[in-house]
Amino acid sequence: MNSNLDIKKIERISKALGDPYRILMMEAIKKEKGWMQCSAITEMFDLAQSTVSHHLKQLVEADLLISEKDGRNAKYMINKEAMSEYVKFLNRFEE
Amino acid sequence: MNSNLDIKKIERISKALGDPYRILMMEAIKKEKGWMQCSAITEMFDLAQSTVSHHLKQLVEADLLISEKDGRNAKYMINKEAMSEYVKFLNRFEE
DNA sequence: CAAATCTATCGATATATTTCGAAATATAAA
DNA sequence: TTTATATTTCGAAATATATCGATAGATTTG
Repeated sequence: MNSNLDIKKIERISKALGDPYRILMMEAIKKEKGWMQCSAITEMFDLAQSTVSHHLKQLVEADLLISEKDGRNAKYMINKEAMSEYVKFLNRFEE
Repeated sequence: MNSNLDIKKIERISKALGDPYRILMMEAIKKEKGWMQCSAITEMFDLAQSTVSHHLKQLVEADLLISEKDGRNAKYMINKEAMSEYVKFLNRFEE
């Protein structure tokens, strides 16, 4: 029932959530109830801007965040559907 | 509603699930609907016994597995409660 | 007790990840 | 067009993780 692709995807999402900064980023974006500006996220952390960019990229590549560009600015939003898929996968362990 | 898992624990669980072998181990143990023998898990994979032991340790330390020793054998079971707490944490992102 | 079996730990090595600063890109403003 | 601003990409260094073989510890069996 589970293809190798499924596992790969689960692995990616799990890895993306396996860093404290990325968890905090997800929580901050969630609080916005919509788009959050890249600059606002960057200001939250005592990290180099390039490091924040790297973390956001991981989250986008895991499909946990949706990104959009608006001029020279970037904004991010939670991908609730991907999160839901991940939760659905995990729910099977609770049965 | 707030999850009572702190960031560190979420990170640990996520990291533990961030490896394909560990995901497969969780699935195999889940299928047993109870305890699964360490030796059976080891036989499933083309990995050194020490490597399997390492992976299982990660899962136990993340609280995703409960382990018990029975003589010289070890057995593992899914910790549904920990899984449920993790899912509860993730559910907040779907609201 | 000695040998066999099962699992965990150790030490080494290869690979992956995190982090930074610098440079490159892209866009907006002057 | 030149300059300023926002973000991404690159290269390097530090740290963490995955993997193995060897070995240790614990327990069962002969």
